[in-house]
Amino acid sequence: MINLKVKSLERSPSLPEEIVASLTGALHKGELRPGDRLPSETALANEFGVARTVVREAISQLKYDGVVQSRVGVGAFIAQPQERTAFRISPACFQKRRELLKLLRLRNGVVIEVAADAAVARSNRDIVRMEAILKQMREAISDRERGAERHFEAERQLIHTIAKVADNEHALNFIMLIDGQIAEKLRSVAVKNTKATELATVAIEEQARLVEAIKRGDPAAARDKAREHYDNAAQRLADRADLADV
Amino acid sequence: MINLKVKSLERSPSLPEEIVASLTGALHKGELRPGDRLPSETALANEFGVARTVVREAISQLKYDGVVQSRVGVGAFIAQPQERTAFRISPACFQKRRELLKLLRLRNGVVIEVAADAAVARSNRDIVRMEAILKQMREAISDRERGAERHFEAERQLIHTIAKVADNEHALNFIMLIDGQIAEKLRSVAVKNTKATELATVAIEEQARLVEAIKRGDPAAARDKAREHYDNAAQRLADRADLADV
DNA sequence: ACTATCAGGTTGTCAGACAGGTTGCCGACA
DNA sequence: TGTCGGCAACCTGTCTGACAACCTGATAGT
Repeated sequence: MINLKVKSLERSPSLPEEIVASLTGALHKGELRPGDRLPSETALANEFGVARTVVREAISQLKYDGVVQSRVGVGAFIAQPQERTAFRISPACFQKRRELLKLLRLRNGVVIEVAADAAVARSNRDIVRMEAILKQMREAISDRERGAERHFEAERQLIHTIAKVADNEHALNFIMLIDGQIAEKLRSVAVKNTKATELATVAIEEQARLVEAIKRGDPAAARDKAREHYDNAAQRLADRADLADV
Repeated sequence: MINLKVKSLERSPSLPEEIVASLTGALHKGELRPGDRLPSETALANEFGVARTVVREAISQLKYDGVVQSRVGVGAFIAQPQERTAFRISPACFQKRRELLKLLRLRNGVVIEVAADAAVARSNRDIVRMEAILKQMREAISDRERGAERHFEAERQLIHTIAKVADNEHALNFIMLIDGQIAEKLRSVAVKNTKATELATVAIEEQARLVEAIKRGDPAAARDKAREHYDNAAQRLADRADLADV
């Protein structure tokens, strides 16, 4: 009777997490608006039936994002939207096809910019590294077992390399955030794509053209090729049947 | 003796904030690496000379970002970079010219994408709204007193409108995050620009061309015009003398 | 009418406690 | 010697109560 944690993946949310979700939900539904004062910590503790320490942990998370600000002796208030200090995405967005496409549009905008920068800043060693990654992609095609996984990983490596070549750490962080969440979601659903290999071949050639443009040191071409590949890749991803239609 | 809170702006950081800063600093310097186990909460409390609740609030913030993960009975661990769930920027980045330019490149990549989307999704009412914002910009020029401020606000409005037209809430959030932080920094330094009005005139015409492209429903042109304006604006901002050179 | 004072509420921090969970050691047993 | 069971130590998550610093609004006194 080996249950090997099918259940443990859907980990039970902690108490502070639930309170954060409740508060952000109220904020999103408009029940809580910028400038409003939150109930006092003791009041919230009573309302949720938890200790004040739990409420404090929840509020401290919201403060960390600049969603609420608190003043000693007065209370905690919902901050103005422009006061936010972090960008974060609800995991639910990665399930809905429309939302996923919008997120990918964001990501691709960033990727395209750094691709152009990379075309300016690239060194010979960078080119060697990128071409090695392309080679890994090509090899992954013939791996019937873990080919998709290896290809996915190589794509990730290529973007990371491009961002590093462009010397833009923030872009790398941003791209990794979105890619990480997408990968998380893809892992949790069945990863089956009948036309995988032929799509992969197309994708690799697109990326090869991108690397070529970077190698030539042509920012405009790099932009074009990056747009071509990553917009296509976004569409291919969104076309997958395992995403909910909304 | 009216001191009107010159000091209170540089608010003293709270204890949990300091611990977060210390831990993220250690992470950034490589003293703490993904997979490492953090000292236990009591150990950290002793080390920092604070109560465990303070340490817990700090760690709860890091958990919220997916920077650390904790397991009952075991401890707290530094998560893998791809496990992050939030994008956040150190305020220091907005002071250094190089970093600021990189952040603006990010932002502009996103803006350019949504501008193209807006050119597809725009309605007549959207156009009216955008042209009204352009008009406000032109009027702001003759306001010698608060002209710069009004112009800045109108620019912000235009971007927000474009993002809303493109129906991309995430892009709006992302742009607002970066703009908000930049505005925060600009407010704290002297805002003086001798050539302000002539630069503003140029900027307004750039944006007018962008709105025109959106009005025509031409995504490619919208992209070009958006790139032209926002790249120029980034350069103009970075040219300001009140930024540290690094 | 104006001002000084004060009581009550609120956040920030501290100290201690306990439940539930995990790890690793250590001894019993085969 | 090798294996297994149990136990002690430790860790996180939560709860409780307390106190200092602070702000607000009412109250009382002038």
